[in-house]
Amino acid sequence: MSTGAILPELDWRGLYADCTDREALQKRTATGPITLYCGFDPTSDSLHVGNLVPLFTLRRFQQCGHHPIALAGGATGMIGDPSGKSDERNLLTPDQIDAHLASIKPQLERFLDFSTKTNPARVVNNLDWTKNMSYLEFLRDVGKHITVNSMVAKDSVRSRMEDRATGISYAEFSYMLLQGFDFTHLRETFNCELQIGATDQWGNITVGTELTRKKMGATVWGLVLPLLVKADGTKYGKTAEGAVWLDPKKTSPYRFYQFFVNADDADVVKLLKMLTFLPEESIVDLSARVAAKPEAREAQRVLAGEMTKLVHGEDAADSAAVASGILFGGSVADVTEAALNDLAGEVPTSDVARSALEGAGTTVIDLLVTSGLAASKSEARRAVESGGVSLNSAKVDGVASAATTKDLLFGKYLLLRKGKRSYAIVRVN
RNA sequence: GGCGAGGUAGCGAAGCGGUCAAACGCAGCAGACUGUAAAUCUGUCGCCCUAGCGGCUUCGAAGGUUCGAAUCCUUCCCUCGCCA
Repeated sequence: MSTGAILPELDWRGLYADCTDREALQKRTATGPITLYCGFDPTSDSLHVGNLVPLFTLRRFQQCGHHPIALAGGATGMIGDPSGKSDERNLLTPDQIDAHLASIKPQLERFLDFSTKTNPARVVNNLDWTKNMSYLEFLRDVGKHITVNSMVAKDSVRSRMEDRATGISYAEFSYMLLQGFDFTHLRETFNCELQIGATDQWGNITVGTELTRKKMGATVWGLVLPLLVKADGTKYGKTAEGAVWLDPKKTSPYRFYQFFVNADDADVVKLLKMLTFLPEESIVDLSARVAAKPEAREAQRVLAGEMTKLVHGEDAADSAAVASGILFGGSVADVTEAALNDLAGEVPTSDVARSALEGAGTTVIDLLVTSGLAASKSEARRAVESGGVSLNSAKVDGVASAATTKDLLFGKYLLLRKGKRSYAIVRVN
């Protein structure tokens, strides 16, 4: 795609929320590649689904020939962005931040192309240009150019100032200056002309464009993307267990896949547009299928497959799809041994000693706990009492029910189900 | 440093000497209805067990008063606001 095609591309995908000067940016991108950046603070040891929108947008820019920079916020992460946060946050220790950076960097790198000759991506860390700066230097070079009046007017600050019970610390208040300085620095160093981010970053981004204009007399732009929200307005990307992480150790590929398969009908087309790289025709086609035959969940399956492929690779996506097909496809009764072998490892799997199943066996209650389907025995008991648990697709009735070696499928597996969509495999060894 | 407000279950929020494992709302979990959807209705929602008008640990922390404390007293810690 041509460099000028990027904004229209963002438009139809629903990825355009606002821009500091849309017309000028359109003209600029049409004349050739620009360098742009987006920041990711190391607030956790992994990125999550919500981070994919801006990260993939960097990739979309790169696909159009532009130069993307993913900025890891080693410095900004030390302070904490107040945007969208109603409470002051605890500071992370430098050690934590280092550890987080180390695990986030490869995740950023996974989605960008560093080997292309024409417009390779970069990953930078803003700690590199801030750590040796003195406070006085910062106040003179950055602080002097931005009025407190404009800072106080930012939504992120104002809402916290209005909430007198919480307030905002001077450190978080200053966050926007740090981020603004990043933009100026990247303009100087890489001739970076655009910063992108989610809409909650608008205030921080405009500090950067303002500072760059004042300090350098240079025009740079800010462009914000919509937050990923569900049809009911709540944040997308969260489950009861918390965020959906990219790190397979925190969210297994199977769970990751399942998360997307469970997307609401009302959201799935929007998610396909915002998150996948499928062409417009494919998405229009899927959209029609959702309308005609929602129960087939075709769009959800495509979404889940695409996302899992992007994040965890083709093999993981295939395995997750196969596992889901077995569990949710037909009767679990005719699962083959080979299929179960594949399933073990995809679905949460736990091991028990064969001896535990001999004689009277082990109660289903205990198995629910060891398999992680229930957090405590009380919870497991409640699940059984409410009739929501099955063993090898037979409903478990009675809290005293136990599984014995007779229940083993292929002499090796037990398939536990709680509710409609939580499965676990127990394997004897 | 002074004055004031406050710290209750995942969150929000009642309770202000006994019947409090603690109202209510949200989130969660399960059931019904379904399509691994949404909405709705129902149940459940600290932990343990031999499941009972049972045991244990909770209402910022530690002591104390009392037959009995989330509730009263003391000290301490923390949060917020106002004033210096």
